[in-house]
Amino acid sequence: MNIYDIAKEAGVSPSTVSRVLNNRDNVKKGTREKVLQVIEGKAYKPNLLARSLSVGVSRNIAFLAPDIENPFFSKILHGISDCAIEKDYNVFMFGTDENTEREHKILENLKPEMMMGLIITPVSERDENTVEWLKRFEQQGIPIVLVDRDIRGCKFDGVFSNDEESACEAVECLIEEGHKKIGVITGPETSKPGHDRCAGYKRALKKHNIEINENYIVRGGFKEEGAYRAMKALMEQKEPPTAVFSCNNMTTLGCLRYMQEKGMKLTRDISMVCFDEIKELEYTDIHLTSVARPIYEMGYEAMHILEKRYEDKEKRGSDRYIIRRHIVNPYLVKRGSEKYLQF
Amino acid sequence: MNIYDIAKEAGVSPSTVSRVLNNRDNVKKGTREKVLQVIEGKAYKPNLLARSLSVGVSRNIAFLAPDIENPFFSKILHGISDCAIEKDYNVFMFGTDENTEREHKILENLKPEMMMGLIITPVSERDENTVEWLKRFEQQGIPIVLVDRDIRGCKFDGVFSNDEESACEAVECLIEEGHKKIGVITGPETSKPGHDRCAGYKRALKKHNIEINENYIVRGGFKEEGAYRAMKALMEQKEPPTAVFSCNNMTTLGCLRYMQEKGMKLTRDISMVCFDEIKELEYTDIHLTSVARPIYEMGYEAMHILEKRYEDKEKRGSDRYIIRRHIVNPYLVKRGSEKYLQF
DNA sequence: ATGAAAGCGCTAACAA
DNA sequence: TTGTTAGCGCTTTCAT
Repeated sequence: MNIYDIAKEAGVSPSTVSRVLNNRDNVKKGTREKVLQVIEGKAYKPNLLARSLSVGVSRNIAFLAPDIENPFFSKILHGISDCAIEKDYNVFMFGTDENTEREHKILENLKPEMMMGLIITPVSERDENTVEWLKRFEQQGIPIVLVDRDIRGCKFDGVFSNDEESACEAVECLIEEGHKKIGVITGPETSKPGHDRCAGYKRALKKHNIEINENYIVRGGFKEEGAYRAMKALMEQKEPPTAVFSCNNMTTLGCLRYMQEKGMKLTRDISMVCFDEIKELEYTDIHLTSVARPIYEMGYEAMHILEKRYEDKEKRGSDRYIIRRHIVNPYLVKRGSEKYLQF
Repeated sequence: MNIYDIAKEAGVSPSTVSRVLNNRDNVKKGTREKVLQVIEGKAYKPNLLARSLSVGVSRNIAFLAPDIENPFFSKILHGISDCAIEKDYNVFMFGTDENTEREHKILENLKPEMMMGLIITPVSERDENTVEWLKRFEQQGIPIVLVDRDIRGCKFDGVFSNDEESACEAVECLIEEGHKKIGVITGPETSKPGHDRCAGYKRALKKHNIEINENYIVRGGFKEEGAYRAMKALMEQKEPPTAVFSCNNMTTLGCLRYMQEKGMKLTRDISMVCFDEIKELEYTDIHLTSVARPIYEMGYEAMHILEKRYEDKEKRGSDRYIIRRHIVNPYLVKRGSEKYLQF
């Protein structure tokens, strides 16, 4: 069943049906009603594929995240999805596995005609290839919204958080407890949050005149396994740190694994603060002081920005537009893991 | 750039380009090579929208899950996504929030022309409306694959696990420790796993001649909040159970929350076994004996079945086909929470 | 082996 | 306000 069938049944032309379907105002009330009645009666649904082909734009968006299984991205996706449903968009989901190669491959295989927009947490803040692709999409009229990870030297729309600031605050919380030897398990140096959180760590030390010890800065790569090794490297030094700042939820798990293996207890053998919360720990003996963020809302907002960009295009001339970059402020939730009984 | 541009450039007709693009064998070798060369040179990509409209089938699939943030479904999605990428499909993600209304609304808004298949974990095992929709999709040539939750009285393809059996095993593990008063936090009675896991619980009791106490069976609804209330109801009885079987990862969290609030300790104040693991607890003091499943693989397999169904359609007559229902066997991972020090 | 032409279902510019 | 018509880019008979 198509627009012609409806037209015939309603005794009008296909274009009139199309007009009704698209809520154009140049349709006589009576005509519109009759058409709507026929549509109703036959439970007709317009073919989106045909519509998209005709107007050159679809109602799908894609979300590319580095780790499908990371609860952080599940929450982002949830936010995106909820907003998308309200606005009648469908969401494609892709996982890049923290791997630029894979990210490129996905970007390359993405069909522009199938997407009206792209929400992405890029693996790296400076991967040329990825930037190329994103720019190409934007030129083709497919807006980009970054989430969580910004890209160096670009002015894409996005939703980010004030990572350096809050990382600094988290580390200061350790310093206030008397810690001087503070280690950090960093994310990939190539990701903006990875970089910023480490910068926040350094800033906190500097601010309190604590010398920066390069041996206390170990790469965890936002992954559990990497963090486990990093933690090991950290703790097996001659003079191990008395406290650790873990840069995301995955690295935190790696730290905990190491601590469990070695029978280390929080506050007794080591102190810890983390970026991003791990909900499941709430009901255990592991009470981590963590930097919390409105994650779901960040996802929701990302989709919202996409929608706005789309509205822009319809209303004004397509050339001038506002760049929308939203920054949320994380907040520190203290739970005691910053304390150190040996002091 | 379209097929006509390529045709002109290569000095052939559009249909020939189409043939090359679709790997038809009735193209002379030289012609094919020339066309491919032009395609390469211009970095031409066929428009999937147009192709889908023309052949009447797309390369997108949709996954509908009850809870986007539940790690169980993130893993399923991961599996689906990985398999889909290999086969060059794109995956739409939808969350139904354990809510049949919302499930219907999503199903209703799904554009058949945009989907070549549907993978769904239905909210209920007997919601008429959902079944209607699924059957309608199937009739329209859009195959359905169920994941985790079967639907009563239907013969849809699917990937499930042997829940009753393994739930029984889990509860028996409690019985072997000497427990007689065993409570259960069930899922929604309307979901197959919810039902089966409870059935497994009952079977275990019967098998060991333990009388079933209806007061020990409380609805948790696969949700943390529900489970918290259920746990409360369970423990505030005159004669509370000495052990609890929690029916999924979310209900387990609810239980833990209650226990924490009341200062209850595993094995000291209560024993517990659970369905589905919670990875994050691994590094804490909460060592839960749990029913584990190859979750990622279940998702991967679901997508694989979809692909197979698609192959069926191409090869044989479209009328006869095999129903593919895969059942994985969960296994119990003992971690000590089944023990009870008061015995 | 190749090309011409119709069609997938919809939109939009133009005419009336 | 409404209808006619020509696409959107691809596939697919049907000829040749």
